[in-house]
This record gives sequence, structure tokens and C-alpha cells, in this order.
Amino acid sequence: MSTSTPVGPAEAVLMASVARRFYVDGMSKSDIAQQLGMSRFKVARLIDRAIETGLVQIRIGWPGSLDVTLSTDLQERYGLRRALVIDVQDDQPEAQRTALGATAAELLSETVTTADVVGLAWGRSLAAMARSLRRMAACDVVQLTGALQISDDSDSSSVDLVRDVARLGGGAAYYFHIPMIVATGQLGDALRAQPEVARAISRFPAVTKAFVGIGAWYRGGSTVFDALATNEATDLGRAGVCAEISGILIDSSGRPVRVPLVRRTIGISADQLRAVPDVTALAYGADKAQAVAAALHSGLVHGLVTTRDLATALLARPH
Amino acid sequence: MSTSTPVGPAEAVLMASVARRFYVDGMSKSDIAQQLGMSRFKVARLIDRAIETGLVQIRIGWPGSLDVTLSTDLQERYGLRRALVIDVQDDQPEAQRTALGATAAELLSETVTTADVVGLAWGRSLAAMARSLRRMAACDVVQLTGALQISDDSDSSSVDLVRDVARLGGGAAYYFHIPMIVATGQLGDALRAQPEVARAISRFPAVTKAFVGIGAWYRGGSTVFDALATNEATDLGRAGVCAEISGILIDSSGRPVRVPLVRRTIGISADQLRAVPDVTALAYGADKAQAVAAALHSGLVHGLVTTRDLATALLARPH
DNA sequence: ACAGGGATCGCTCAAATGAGCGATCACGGC
DNA sequence: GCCGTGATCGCTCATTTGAGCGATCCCTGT
Repeated sequence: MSTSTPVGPAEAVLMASVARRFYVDGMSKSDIAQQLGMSRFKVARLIDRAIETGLVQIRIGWPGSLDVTLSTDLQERYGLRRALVIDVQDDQPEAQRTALGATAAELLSETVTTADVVGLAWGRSLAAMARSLRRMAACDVVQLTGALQISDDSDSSSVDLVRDVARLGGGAAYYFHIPMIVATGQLGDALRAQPEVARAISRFPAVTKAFVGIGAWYRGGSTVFDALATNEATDLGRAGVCAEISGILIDSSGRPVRVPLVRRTIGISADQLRAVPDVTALAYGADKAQAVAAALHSGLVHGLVTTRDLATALLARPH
Repeated sequence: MSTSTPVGPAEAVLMASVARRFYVDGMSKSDIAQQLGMSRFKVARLIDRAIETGLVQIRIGWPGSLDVTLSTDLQERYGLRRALVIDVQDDQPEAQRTALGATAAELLSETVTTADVVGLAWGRSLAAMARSLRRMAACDVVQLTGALQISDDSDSSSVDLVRDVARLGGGAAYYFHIPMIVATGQLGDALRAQPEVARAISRFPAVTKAFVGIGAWYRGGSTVFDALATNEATDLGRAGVCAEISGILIDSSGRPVRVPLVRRTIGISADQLRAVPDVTALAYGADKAQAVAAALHSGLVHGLVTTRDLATALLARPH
């Protein structure tokens, strides 16, 4: 495998000449051999050697915002159908979220067709995605969860996320203005029975492509955590809650956690989400690595759109 | 040929994944297709598209001192067997010469075997080559020309160029301490008959690999020009002399010029040099472009070791 | 709803390609 | 000088690969 003979300059130039014909000009090895007066086997060996010695470097990547190497690594490591790692220099959360949203929006435009039924969860990343969305197939869009007050979000124009997205393409919108977390399970049941909520829920089984956020179970890591009283949230943490996918609470191994809060949550259930054939999660910030890893292991998520730092952190995790 | 559809992020990552398997892991397209659950045709198309869109960039070149792209260009343009263009940043003639010599020395080490008989001309570049030479096959080394006073060369240790090179490998050295240009043709004939000179000349037909310098016909461009009286040199210029290869005078189209000076020159003749199966010339400095072009067109030279600026100038010439 | 146009996809077959094998050549030790 | 050793080279054949073609799918305009 190692270089048996040090490469002399004459051989280097010959290799370069052959490699250029082969890779750049797209010539066949036989033609190159004929043209240069050598056997095609020698051509093949020169090309192999050119790659071995690093004279020919094959760079896979883009000057653009997508780190395709990390993307494929992540994809293979976690068995994902799809992973998009954006290469954003700015480490301001705001900038990261905007870039993430833009990429997710492109993904949405690219993959969603009129035959699809899109499900959208709630969250700042999703709002950023909607804001960047320019092109959209004419398909139905279903709200997957209730809304939550977003603490630090100044522009609250994103209340009508589902409606806006659906309007862009011209499809039907299934949305409701109901909080995600309510005081009691009973109230939850009652709200689920509300016509507009029931209408959206009835469409959950039809959803073909869902876009969700992933929250980490600490202050500021999840809008669900922040929406709860501090002691309640920490109690849930002690009960094993590690992350939250579109309001679905999971433990560190990715299993849904059965707690009374589930009944108080208005939104898609673990089983219902599992039935969605294509779920893409949005997440950013290296702090969330553990939570996102749990989410990816849950089997609920098929794709991930994330940032470089989080992707690196995910790949750095053991096993 | 142009990109029909803008590349979406999901497709980009898929292309990257496929490209990595193909180019980096060296997998067969069929295997990739099987592994990713698609047809091998789709794999092929994805790879083609990855190259088209620039996602996969194949870079041929070296971080080192050799510009292989220019080398092959030059090689093809002038029909050379071999062209080595060194990528030296420093534009000091001294630095250029040293780098040139080092590369030529590597070339010598690489290509010369014990079966060869090496012929060496005279010049600063050749001296630099000898200085950098570390490894050398045990073969005979023949001096091709007499020596000339080198005006600006402080270290005159290079008088024994041939002997030093031969000694490094352990082969026989055929050398003589005779000036290259003498006062009269008669004196030239007499010196050629000197035993040590005749001994070297008798080996000229056996030379298999010669290394020569190329001089341009203006002050400072050639040690031969500088060795002559000014009016004599300019007269020769008017007579059509454009360049000088190892003391052989040629015109701008590369044809040897028949002038009385030839008889006054102690060194290999045009016909004798033409009989050498492999002649490598060393040259640097963009000013010499015309002279080097003439030398390359003469058919006396099969290989060139040069610098980036001269190579660029050579490629910029019409036709 | 439906037909036209365009892009995509997979198949066939011929050409290109690479692993393995024996022949040749250069080198080094006896 | 002679033979063992190792590297290089070219050949054969099974596998891989690419151009062309028809079928299908998707989109769009009427």
C-alpha cells in the first residue's frame, strides 16, 4: 500500500499527463495508451499510482454552504436517509438558525411534491425555514403540534407558520391556534376534540413528510422545557427525559417516556409520528448533541438538517 | 452540457455519498448501487452530475515544487518527451538556478542507469545540477564542451563538474580542462587532437543521455556570447544566430548556423548532438523564451527543465 | 380531465477495465 | 560467470462500465 519507489519528477509529469487525459478530458485508458505509445495496463497503473502518491487529489465538497463530507459521515454513522450539514462560520445562534432554515427550506422545495402531505411541528428553526421558503409544491400542510410562546423571539409573525407555508404552494392548510401544553390532561382531551384540532389530527395518518425540531432537556434547550415550571421540568429530567421531538418526550436511548405530561400535550404522538414515512429534524448547537443523538436513535427521525458544530459533536460521540 | 436543474441539498449529499464511495473507497458502481438500493445507471448519472456541477473536483498537481499542469502543457505544445516546470516563487536568478538544478539532479538520478553514458555540457545551470546531485548510477560521464569563464559566478568549484558527477556514482569520467572558445580555427583543431580531448570526443557517439544549457544571443543570455568580443557577437546575431545549445549556434527556426566560430569551438557538434538519443536542456528566465523556442524547434532537444515564468512565456508564443 | 412535452429511469449490448498469470529484464550474491 | 530474487510488462478472461433506446412518470397548458 505504501509507496514502494519515491516518485521522480519525470514520472510525476507522466502521471499528471495521463491523469489529466483520463479525468479532465475524459479519455478512455486505451486511447491514452495508444496516444502515448504504452500499454493500457501501464496507463491504469500510472493512474493508480497518481492517486496513491497524492498527485491526483479528488476533492468532494462545495465551496457553498453545505459540508457534504460531514453530511455523508453523519448519514452513515446514524443510519439516516438524509443528513445536511451546513457550513456556517458565524456562531451566533441567530445566524445559525437562519442558515439552517434556508437549507431546510431548499430541502423542502426539492423533496416535497404535490402528492405529499407535509407535517410541520413548532419551533424557531421551523419558523426560520418557513421564512426562507420561496418555492413550494401545491400540497396539504398539517400542523403537528400546538404553539408555544417563544421566549426570545421578537418577530412573532411565525404564528401562522402552517398557513403561510400552505399558502405559498396553494395547498390546503390544517392548522389551529391552541397552546402546545395545557394545564391538565382533561383540558388536553377537550382541546383535541375541538373541530379545527380534530381536523388536523385526522390528517396525521396521511402525512408523508414531517419537519420537526429537536429540543434538549435543559433551560433554553427546548421550548417545552421552558414552558414548564422549573421543578416540573427537572422532575421530568430525573424521570429520564433527555430530549423532545416535536413535543414527544424521549429518554437518552430514544424511547418515548410515558408521563402524565403527554396527555397535557396537544400534538402528534410518538406512534403517530412513527407512522410518518419521512421525518426530517432540524437542530443546531453543539450543546444539543446528546439530545439529538437520542432522537436519532429513537427511530422516529429519518433525516437531519444541522450545523457543523453539532454534526462534529455527534460524530465525536462514542460508538 | 449545462446544468438543467439546480442542485438541491438532498441531491448534493447523495452525490457526495456516491462520489466518496466511488473515488475514495474505490467501490464499483454496481456495488454502490446495490448498497444504496438504486440502479447502477443512477449511480453513474449521479457521479457524472457531481463532476458537472463541480461538487467533485479533481485536482491534478502537487503541493511540491513541480507544476505538472504547465509541464504537460509544455510537453504537448512542443512535442517534448519530457518537460519539468518548477514552481519557484523567488524570482532571484540565483534561487531559480538552484531550484532548477535540484530538479534536474532528481531527474538525472531517476532516469540514468548504469547502462547509460551521460554527457554534460557547461553552464551555471549544469553546475547547479551537479551541486544538488546526491545519487548517481555508476556510469560513464563525458564532458561535451570546453569550459568558459563564468562572469558572475563566485564559486568556481564547478570547474570539475564532470569529474565530480562521475565520482558520485563511481563511473569513469571523460573530461578536459580546455576553454570552449579559442582564438583560431587552427588552434581549435589542434586542441581537439589533444589526447584527453580526443578521448572525450571519441565517447560522444556512445552518449545516451545528455544534459545541456540553452543560451540566448544577447549580453548575459549566454556564456558563449559573453566570451566573444562585442562586435563579433553582434555580427553573429546579424548573421542569424538566435540561441546556443551547449555551444551549438542555431538560428530562430532552430537550424544550426555555419560560421567560422564553429571551428573555434571545442565541444560537441550539431550532428553529434543530434545522434544522442536523449537530450535534456536546462533553461530559466522568461527573457530566453525566443531562444528556447528555437532550441526546442531544432529537434536537438528531447526534454526541458525550466521555471514557471519561462514556461508561461513559451506557451504564450504564437502557434 | 386530458393530451403534449420533457425529464427520468432502467434495460441491452458492445466497449472498457482490472485481477491474475507467465515471460522478460535488471540486479545482486556466490 | 551464473543463478536466485524481485520488479516490470503484456496477455487473457471475467467483470465493470457507458451510449443508446424505449417506457414511464411528472409537469403544464388547454
